[in-house]
Amino acid sequence: MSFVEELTWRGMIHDITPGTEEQLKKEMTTAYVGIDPTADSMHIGHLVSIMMLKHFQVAGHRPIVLVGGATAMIGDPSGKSEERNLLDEATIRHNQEKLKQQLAQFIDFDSDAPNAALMRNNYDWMKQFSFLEFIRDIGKHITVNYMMAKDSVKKRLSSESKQGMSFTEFTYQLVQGTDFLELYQNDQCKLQMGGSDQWGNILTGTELIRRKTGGEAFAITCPLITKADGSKFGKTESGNIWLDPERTSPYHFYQFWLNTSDEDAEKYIKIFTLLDRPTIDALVEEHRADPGLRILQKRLAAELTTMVHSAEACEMSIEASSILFGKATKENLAKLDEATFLSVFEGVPVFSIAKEQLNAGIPVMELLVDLAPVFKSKGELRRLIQGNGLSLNKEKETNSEALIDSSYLIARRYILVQQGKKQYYLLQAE
RNA sequence: GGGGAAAUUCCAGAGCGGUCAAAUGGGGCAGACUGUAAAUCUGUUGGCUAAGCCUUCGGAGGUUCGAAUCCUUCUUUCCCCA
Repeated sequence: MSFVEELTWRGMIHDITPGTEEQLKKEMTTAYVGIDPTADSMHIGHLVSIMMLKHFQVAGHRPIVLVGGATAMIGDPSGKSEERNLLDEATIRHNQEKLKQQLAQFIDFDSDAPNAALMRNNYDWMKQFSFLEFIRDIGKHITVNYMMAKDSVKKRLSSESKQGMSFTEFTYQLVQGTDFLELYQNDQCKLQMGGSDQWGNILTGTELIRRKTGGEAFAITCPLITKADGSKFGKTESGNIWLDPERTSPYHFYQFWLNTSDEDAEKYIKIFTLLDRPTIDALVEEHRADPGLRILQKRLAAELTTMVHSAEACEMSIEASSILFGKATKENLAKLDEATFLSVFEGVPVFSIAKEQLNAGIPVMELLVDLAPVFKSKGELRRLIQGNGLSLNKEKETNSEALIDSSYLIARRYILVQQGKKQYYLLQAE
């Protein structure tokens, strides 16, 4: 199966320039995807791009990851994003290294294979570009009429738009086009991939390449990942789902995917895993037969946790999930030794309390608000208890006057605090 | 530069000088039902030493027994005309 065919059945192609498939069949081709180094970790919003590059490399082509050190300073108008902060070069370099480490889990950068991946940073060429050079060598080739015709620009210029568009933002597509041109000339990169919101910007690049060098370049975009309920993909109340285990624990990462809706799961498993078509078809069928078992979600979560973190982390997350959501009781919890207990609750917020204070017994209110700030106010906690939403060590606590003493401690050190069904906190007695 | 409108709680958006911790919707949290889902239903959504008290309606003053509501002024935003 060719690269394009592969992406097509997975539902990962939104737009593709004519002739792209022929080019890919003709020779080993180089393609790039841009990533902003705005943080030192990627989040799951980056996964689609990563998977595209992965498939691309598997198909025998050469991927380039372009770190947008320069463009990150400008701000892409395509997503009506706000003005961005300027990052200093040291931060960008640091982030770039971290990103590369993460990417190396998916893509081969280091082997001797001819299609080993490359990493580039557009800051390297943009920083020495003078304004004069830019308008002479780049700006000359693209008309303002052409740039204004882009959807992203039109939207901002229309009367409905509340915000004007700065010249800097307007220039963004040219800067991105310059990247493409640069990679085309220096790395023989003929294809740019990205999200569908990048389509206009990418085409400016192919246009620039055509006018300046007479060469031909191509574009593939993938659909923006959406959720069936319309909310934004990849964000939870607590923020982004990161790939860095320090930022999002493997347990939470696993839980995120496990909570995917049925409809989305069918879509996601094709996009985010490398499972082949027969396997996925079989899984989908099995899942539809009995959706309650959540075959797809479980497989999706397991595949991704293993790929992004590790098989061990995945197993740990599954075990933790089964304990936290299964029929675990206080007795089950009490049986766990400290090491297991801690591994199950890895990633759960921990609050330290003094052991002496527990010996005498202490009111729940005081314990969970003053001593350990699990809840913001006593009113909030009182309401939770009245609504039957607080559990200690897997047992409902319905008395807001209850005294907590050291008999509550599991493994002599911990108390498991549970808000509702899904939110856990751990008190650790020192 | 001239004229007009507005600023309310997480967001949107009501709010006759007392009965306003402030309608309603959204969002959040929790409960029921379930599959750790979706939909639906219910409760809750400023703080506290809690039938009471305290701090909130852009900022600062003022009028009044009493102000989110009236006045002055400042700040900010939007609209129309130049």
